[in-house]
Amino acid sequence: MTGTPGAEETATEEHPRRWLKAGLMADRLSFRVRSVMALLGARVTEAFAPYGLRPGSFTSMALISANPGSSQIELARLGGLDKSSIVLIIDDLVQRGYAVRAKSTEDRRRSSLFLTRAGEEVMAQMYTAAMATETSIRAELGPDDMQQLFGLLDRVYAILEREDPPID
Amino acid sequence: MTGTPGAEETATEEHPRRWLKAGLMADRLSFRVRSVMALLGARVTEAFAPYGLRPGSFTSMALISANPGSSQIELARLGGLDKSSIVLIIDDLVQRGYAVRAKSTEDRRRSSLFLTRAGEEVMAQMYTAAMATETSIRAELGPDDMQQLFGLLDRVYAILEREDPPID
DNA sequence: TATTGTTATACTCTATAACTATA
DNA sequence: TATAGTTATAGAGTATAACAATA
Repeated sequence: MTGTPGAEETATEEHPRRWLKAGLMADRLSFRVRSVMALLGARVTEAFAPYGLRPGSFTSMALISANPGSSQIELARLGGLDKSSIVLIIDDLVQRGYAVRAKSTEDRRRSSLFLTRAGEEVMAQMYTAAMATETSIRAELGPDDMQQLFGLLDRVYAILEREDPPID
Repeated sequence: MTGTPGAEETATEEHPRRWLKAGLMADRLSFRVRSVMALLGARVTEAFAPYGLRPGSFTSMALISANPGSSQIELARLGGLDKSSIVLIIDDLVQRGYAVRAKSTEDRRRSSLFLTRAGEEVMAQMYTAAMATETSIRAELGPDDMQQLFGLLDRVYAILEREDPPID
């Protein structure tokens, strides 16, 4: 008995229909992705709670760390967010002392973003916490199937991105 | 040059860093799932706009259609939503004439939910529209890889659900 | 006492539009 | 004219808490 999106069991006496059939939804990729994201997202949010930061803030920190000096609009594009949404996230990170905005010397419209030492440290801790939420999945799928899943998701992402490029 | 989550290219002269490196994020399942969901969700929302309904409403309709007579709390559990959130969705569907609440005769606390004929028709049309947003993905991945992807996502979902069962 | 459904309320996330400053 | 960033505002989506009816 499971609520796995694709499952199509029938309710029984001892297990009164706790789980519904997914019906047509079972054929849709987006239903599965959404279902997984809902549970996974809840875990991540919970894991981040002690740090007072939300998943979106962590994503920004990790991207800045991997791309020091990047601009807010670059962050917005990769995250699929509007540039105005990034402003609030960076505002918060700056206020906490985790990031700094340095005016670019080449193009004075741009902010070059960097993490502070404190920001790098918190980011690393949050990364560990985030990875821990996926430990059991890695263990049960094993490295091969995990790689397979990553590869398939990357292909899907590449198709979507090619067909729906960022507008800005 | 691509923004695929796992990609780790370097900016070049002719392609000034439009895409950032994903850095640590590339190792996380939730980052990939979130990235795919962001693009896929935007497509679905757009496809549903002509019907005046949001993805959550369509999900409820499809689940009611597959499980006639189900209760609001059952819908909430499968969708990972709070029961109070479902109320608003069903209110809207009822107001549009797409669903009806019938008081259960066995347990008069429960509402037995059904789609109206109009609701079934709109749901079928929206299903077609939703599937169309995934056409190119199916075409490029092919049936085997698509099945592989579905199977892997189902396994992930089953693990998450087993470890984080619904509270209510 | 526990469960289903409801209401009121508030919060998070994100987008839109209008703006400043730079290019 | 176009782009990077900012601000103010509004909307969607969801949760929490308190409650009524029923089990």
